Amino acid sequence: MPSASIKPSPARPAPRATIADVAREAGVSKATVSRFLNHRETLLTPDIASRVEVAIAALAYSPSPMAQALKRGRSRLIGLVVADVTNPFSVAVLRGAEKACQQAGYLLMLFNLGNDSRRESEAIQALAAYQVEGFILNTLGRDAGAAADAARHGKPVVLVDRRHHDMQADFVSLDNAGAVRLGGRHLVQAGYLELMFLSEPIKNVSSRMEREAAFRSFIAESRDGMPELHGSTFESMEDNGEELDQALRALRERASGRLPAVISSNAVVTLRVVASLARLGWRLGTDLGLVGFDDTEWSPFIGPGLTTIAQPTDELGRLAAGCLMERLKGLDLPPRQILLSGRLLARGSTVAAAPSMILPT
Amino acid sequence: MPSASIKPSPARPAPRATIADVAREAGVSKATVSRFLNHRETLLTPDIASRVEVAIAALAYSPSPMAQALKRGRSRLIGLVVADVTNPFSVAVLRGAEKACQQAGYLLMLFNLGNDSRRESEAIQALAAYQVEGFILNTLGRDAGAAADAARHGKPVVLVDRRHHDMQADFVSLDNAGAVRLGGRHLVQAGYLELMFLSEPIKNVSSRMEREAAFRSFIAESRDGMPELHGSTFESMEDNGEELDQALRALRERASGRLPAVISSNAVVTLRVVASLARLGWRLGTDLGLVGFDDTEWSPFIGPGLTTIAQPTDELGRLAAGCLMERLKGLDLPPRQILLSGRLLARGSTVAAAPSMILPT
DNA sequence: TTGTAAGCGTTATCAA
DNA sequence: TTGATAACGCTTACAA
Repeated sequence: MPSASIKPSPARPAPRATIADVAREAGVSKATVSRFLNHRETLLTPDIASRVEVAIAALAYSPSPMAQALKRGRSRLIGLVVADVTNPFSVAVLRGAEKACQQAGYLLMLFNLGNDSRRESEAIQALAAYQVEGFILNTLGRDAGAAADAARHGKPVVLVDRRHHDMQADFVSLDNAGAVRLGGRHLVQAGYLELMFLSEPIKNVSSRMEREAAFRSFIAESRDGMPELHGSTFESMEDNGEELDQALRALRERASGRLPAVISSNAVVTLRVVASLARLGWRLGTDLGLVGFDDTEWSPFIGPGLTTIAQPTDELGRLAAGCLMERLKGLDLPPRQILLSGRLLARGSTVAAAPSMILPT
Repeated sequence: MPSASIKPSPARPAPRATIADVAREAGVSKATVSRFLNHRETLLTPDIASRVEVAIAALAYSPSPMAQALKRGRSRLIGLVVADVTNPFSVAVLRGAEKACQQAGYLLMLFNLGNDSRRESEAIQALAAYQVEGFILNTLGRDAGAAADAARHGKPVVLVDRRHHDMQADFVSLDNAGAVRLGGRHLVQAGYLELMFLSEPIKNVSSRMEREAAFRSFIAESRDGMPELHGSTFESMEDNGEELDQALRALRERASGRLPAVISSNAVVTLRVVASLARLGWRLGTDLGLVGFDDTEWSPFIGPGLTTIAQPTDELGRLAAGCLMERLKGLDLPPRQILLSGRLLARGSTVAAAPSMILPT
């Protein structure tokens, strides 16, 4: 029996069909195929057009974005740099941006800094090398040059949540001042008068600075009609629960009778506060009020439920991508700022008295 | 005064330097520059070499990955398709994979399906078009053809967490059977004897099937020496809390005196159980034991703390990327399976009696 | 309306 | 050892 007569198809990785293959199959030139694809306005003879169409279908041809990028300098790629994919906020924004990009026929290239801001330049370099057409940056911008670099290459940049100080670019973010006021007013109305704003180390991160400043203003303004209101701030480091415990104890002492509460600047910090309360044996709401930035799917289930300030993350992502698309279409305006409002979700962590303690009318 | 004599540098987006620029600058040919870059083994005259080196530095030249991809068909890109970026498990795996890829000089292109499994083909197509060299897939694989497609193009594929039924590819995952046993034994030891396995709709998703099957086996085996042990399973849909409430009530009735507990198949389901308990007014641990797959940063703070089975997510991602790299280097072995063990983190949700109820010795 | 040919930035194959 | 030169797959003047 002749052993090698019929070789079972050796699973040769059939290479992708090229435009030349299509041209040959349809009996036309490459240019014609290209025109069929890119310049539908050019009238092609119906006969030719249909031959090309058939050939394309037959070979399951789709143009190579790489070759296209090389030729026309446009890659249909958007670079997204995120300080930390672990942050639910970033992921949510990513989702929004991704949707918008895909709808516009762009693909996202993700670069995660893993909270190592020194790698920002590297990320932008790498992405730029792949000819991404624009950047969405949710990073510290510590390395001032990095993003500016991108802009210098003539690529549009949109900043999300975090402003880069010396950078002229579109900026999409939560209305931090408004959001802080939302939280502050809610606490005051709920009867908390000894307030503390708790943030990760400010370190020039714009959103942290804005929130802290807004908190100070809120206190200053509110004290006019309410002198018993008092505010303080604290920067919480990772790995230092004791310091936080201490700060909370001090807060409660300062309160001396009045109700103490904390506004935490993001979900990570919120969790630290919760951990601290567990150590201290305090009850949420009763012993300490808490409203935290960023609503998460677990917020309702911590203790009596965490009161949060939800950010319109999906919308932020969409808008960031939208801005970029507009710039790519040539929009030439000075940098814009788009600020979206937060939404307060009131839950048990800002209810000072247990329901049973409220007197019936 | 001559107005236009000195035009302030018009911020012309200086185009990236090309290999031709470098060649000209160094007074050599493009080929020489290319060799300098790619074939360090070829001896170049020290003089030439240094001239090239200087020119490269002067122009801040770096090769265009696009052009390289076009020429050599390799893009230094890995395609990562995720069923749902919102899932913390997926993100954690992503991080691990990303690290490994970057170390190996690859960049990740992320495609998120947003839980729409019909888009899997689309994703793989798009990524393949960008000449990604391999795929890491954490998807349903419902669309059987999709991944197979990729393989047919000759690109290596690694599956994470979810097997695609008719797909021959490397597979990296938690040791589901072992993990279920871990959880089951823990519950039994803690005194829970009426067990229920709670999963999202199984729908042929391999990890769900495996975990459920493992649960059944565990019960079957354990009943030999412990006939009072009892097990059941339930598939929980989104948006149907009532059904879940009902199932839990039924579970507790069945228990009739023995302690009831639930093993939930992932963090989402765990949260549903927690929500249900809140509605029912039950206490975690005491009224219902709970151990959930996937440890999260919030797990310790739900009620008395959630007992969880932690997956080595980072390691999973790293290994997936590692497998891919090996395949890219030409490793030609039959598909491998890599199973990693889970770790049980015991917390309050599997402590049946409140500490105060434990009698002093 | 269609085809020819040049070129995008690389790498690889030849000669020199 | 180095330098022309021809691809890679595509788009786009320009010519027919």
